[in-house]
Amino acid sequence: MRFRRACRIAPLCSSRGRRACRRSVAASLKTLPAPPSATPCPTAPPGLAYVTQQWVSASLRRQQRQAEGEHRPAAEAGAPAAAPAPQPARPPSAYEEWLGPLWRPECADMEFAELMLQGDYDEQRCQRIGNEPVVQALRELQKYEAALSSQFLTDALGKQVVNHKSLAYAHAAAVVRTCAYRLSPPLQPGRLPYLADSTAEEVSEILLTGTCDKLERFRRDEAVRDSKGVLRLDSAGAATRRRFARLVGVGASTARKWWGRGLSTCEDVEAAAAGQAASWQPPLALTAAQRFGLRYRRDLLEGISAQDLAEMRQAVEAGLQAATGVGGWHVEVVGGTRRQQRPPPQAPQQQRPPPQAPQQPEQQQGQQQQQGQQQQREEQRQGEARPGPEAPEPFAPRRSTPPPAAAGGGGGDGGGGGGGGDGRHPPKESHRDLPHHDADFVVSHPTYAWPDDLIDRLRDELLDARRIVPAEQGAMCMLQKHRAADLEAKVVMEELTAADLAPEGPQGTVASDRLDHMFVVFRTGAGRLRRMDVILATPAQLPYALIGWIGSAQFNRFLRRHLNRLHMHLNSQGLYRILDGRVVRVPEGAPPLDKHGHGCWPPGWGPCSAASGGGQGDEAPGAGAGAGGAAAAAAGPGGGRPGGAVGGGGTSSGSDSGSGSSRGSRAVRSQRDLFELLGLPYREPYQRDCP
DNA sequence: CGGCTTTACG
DNA sequence: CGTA
DNA sequence: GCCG
Repeated sequence: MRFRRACRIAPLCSSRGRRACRRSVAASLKTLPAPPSATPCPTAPPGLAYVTQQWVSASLRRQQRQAEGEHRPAAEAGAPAAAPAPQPARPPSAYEEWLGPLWRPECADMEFAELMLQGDYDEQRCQRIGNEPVVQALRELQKYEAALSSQFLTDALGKQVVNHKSLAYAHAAAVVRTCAYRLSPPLQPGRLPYLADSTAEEVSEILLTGTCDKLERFRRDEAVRDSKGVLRLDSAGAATRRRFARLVGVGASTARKWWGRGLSTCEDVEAAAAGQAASWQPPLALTAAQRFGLRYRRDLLEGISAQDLAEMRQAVEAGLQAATGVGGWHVEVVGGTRRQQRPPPQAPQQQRPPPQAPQQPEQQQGQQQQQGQQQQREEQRQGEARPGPEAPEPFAPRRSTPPPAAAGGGGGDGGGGGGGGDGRHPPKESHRDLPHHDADFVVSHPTYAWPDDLIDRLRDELLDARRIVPAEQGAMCMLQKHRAADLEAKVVMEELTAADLAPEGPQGTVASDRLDHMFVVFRTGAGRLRRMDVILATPAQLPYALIGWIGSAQFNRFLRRHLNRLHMHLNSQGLYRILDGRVVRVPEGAPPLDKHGHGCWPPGWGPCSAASGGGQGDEAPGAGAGAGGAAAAAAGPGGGRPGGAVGGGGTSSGSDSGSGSSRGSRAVRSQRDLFELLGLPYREPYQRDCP
């Protein structure tokens, strides 16, 4: 029972006997005799001991509980047992090498989501290290899985669950992208996070041959087997179905339907829709969006150029000004397009010492300057990790069967494809790094409080100016008004059921803040069609909107998952937690929670000195909570007007388990602020490119 | 064995 | 069901 | 599929 927790603490893994400890660890251990001399951990419940995975493996292998002393985290395989140190430091994590210079001691007892947030997902960095081909292969696998099953699967019980296969590849791809050293085959299971037996095996195959069996089968539209060797029904046609699903208006479900009708190219679909297909079959029914996506596929799947981007931005700005009569709008590029933007090549870095970032001495910023160093370091590590001279050439030139250039909407993966061979644009770079197919903007105004219907007015302006396609033509033209009404109910419910916090009923009211959103098709001056997103965010929401919309999606997953585990809730509008049974905004109404569930102000965020010690005596982050704080006594939550939210204030009883429940002294005004508040290392947008 | 980010709109 |  |  408790051993499960002990295992978690020691992520060391030996591949030997690893299979044995899957799944059955706890059950098996329950039957083992009681601990003869478990080493107690001061902070752990009695009977809890730290052991390595090897201990677990050994215990299982021999069906007998081994002495913990020989499997202390510090002790390696052959090392003599030695006297168990009274207070073992955290076990040296196997993942230290993986994170390389980004590793810090605190990483030793992080859970995976938080650990992943330490990474640097810069594609170019990965390219330099030499692992990017593996990332691309894993990402292709992920896409096939997503095309086969969409984002959700239906549980045996009929419940909707996320597509875990696709998710597993996304995790693997992210792990490899941020890996600090060049991988070389074979990859041992457990060497990297999220790479256990099954996926590690596939990665090894990719390292050896440049591809793997499952990938090749996907590319050939063949059915594949799962990790247990069972042939997966409905796994055929992955490549074709993925090409279909790239079309706007076509998801996994429609793609499967088309594949099931024997269609394999966009031309086939068009013919079937026109009734020219198998004579006696009824014409294929298409939605308006699908007809539109099909007709303009060459435009819509094409990457946007810098000129497109500038044009769209200018149009949005002009539209805002026309709609409000006010200038000074901030229009910020977000989305994948933003993640692809890199800082200027020449680093004018040196003049600005990072304001608050004490750690993260390297990496972090200043590419150019440090690139040399870093590369050296990387090469060094490569050397360390390289198995030996007999190592096979990592990425053999053996190129797989090229996917049939069938569908007009672009062929195979990563590379070529593009707009379906109309050749209007030269095939860009031969490699990936293709521009994204849409442009996203987050729009805000530092002082002007805009009317509720601004998004409608903006749409009308753009329509009048003929810059966007009206919905009548089948183009998507969607307005969205986010309402946080459900948030409170959801979060409170979670908290009440999960933990048995059962105070008074829900009372606080999360301000029904809006984050209006426009999803449209833009027409460029040259007459090309481009997908465009415009999101309105109040100043108080801005940092959250930027983080959420810059993404990547997988980065957001890690971030939100991590915060969920801390019983906090992050979305594109704010960060929330429960305090006294109410949902409160986090910096404004209560401190963030640490991993023990205690409210805890990071240095400089707490209430201005005064009460000094503040609420959270216990694990207060040591020194000077009050220290820098002073700065902005700041009335209320920043310039943000509507953002305020939440009942606030008083907060009464210290019932929150002794957390410092006062309001903080700082507001989150920038993305950097939020990272800092959460104790996470700041990452530039291009470093958040988790696949 | 349960969970896996977010969640409203067309 | 599809979109973000 | 992998983690807790």
